[in-house]
Amino acid sequence: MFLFILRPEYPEKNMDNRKFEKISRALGDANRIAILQQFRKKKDCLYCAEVNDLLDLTQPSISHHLKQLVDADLLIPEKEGRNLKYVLNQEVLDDYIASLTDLKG
Amino acid sequence: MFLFILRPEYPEKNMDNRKFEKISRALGDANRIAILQQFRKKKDCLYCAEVNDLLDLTQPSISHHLKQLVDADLLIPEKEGRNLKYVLNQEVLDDYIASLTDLKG
DNA sequence: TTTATTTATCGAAACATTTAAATGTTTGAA
DNA sequence: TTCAAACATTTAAATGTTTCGATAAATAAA
Repeated sequence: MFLFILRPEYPEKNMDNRKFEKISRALGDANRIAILQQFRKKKDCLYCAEVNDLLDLTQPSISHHLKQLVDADLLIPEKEGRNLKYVLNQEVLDDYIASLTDLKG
Repeated sequence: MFLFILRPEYPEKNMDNRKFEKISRALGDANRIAILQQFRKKKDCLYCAEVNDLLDLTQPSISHHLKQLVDADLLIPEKEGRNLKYVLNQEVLDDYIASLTDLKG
């Protein structure tokens, strides 16, 4: 009468290997790690200009790193007029953590 | 009278950025992800020869990938005579997950 | 000891990533 | 409309990674 589903989609949702790889690559760079860590200080969102202050890189390089993080869905970009702000994607981080937990067996 | 420690060292232990980067890079490759996923099937340990069967790569390439995983401390190598077996390092995975959780804020 | 097996290392080719200079695009302000 | 600011894209150089063939090292077996 009742059906028990052992590994529900919710709350952990497993991503495919291609996405897992992409996120791992995005996380595999010191500058990008520094960007992500800024979210602990600047709680909710981070402005592109702030990243420019944070890293000793030219603007195109920073643009490149932010693109990597956005392409991996770790950051969600939001336009605010001429500026651009980023929000940390908690869900994708959770999914990535779930995949790692799954890997543990 | 009582002292509350907000972020105890135990059970989560935070690694430095260099190590986090190294692990991320090790995880950022399809072949190495496939190797790690084999541990779900072959529960406790994995033999080098088994990895050879798993991946369509030459022996030196597989040796290279296993080295990356060992250098990142994700795999612990154990010699067994002429053979080599690997054990998944649960602790490092836990530390990595803890760092990611920390990143979430 | 000699031979075969297993894994590691070296060297080079192919490919990917990082970085910055130059330039382009978008948007707000004058 | 014109100018300036914020961010993206293109291009090229430097560097790093992946891969394989050849070869070396370690160990087990004959």
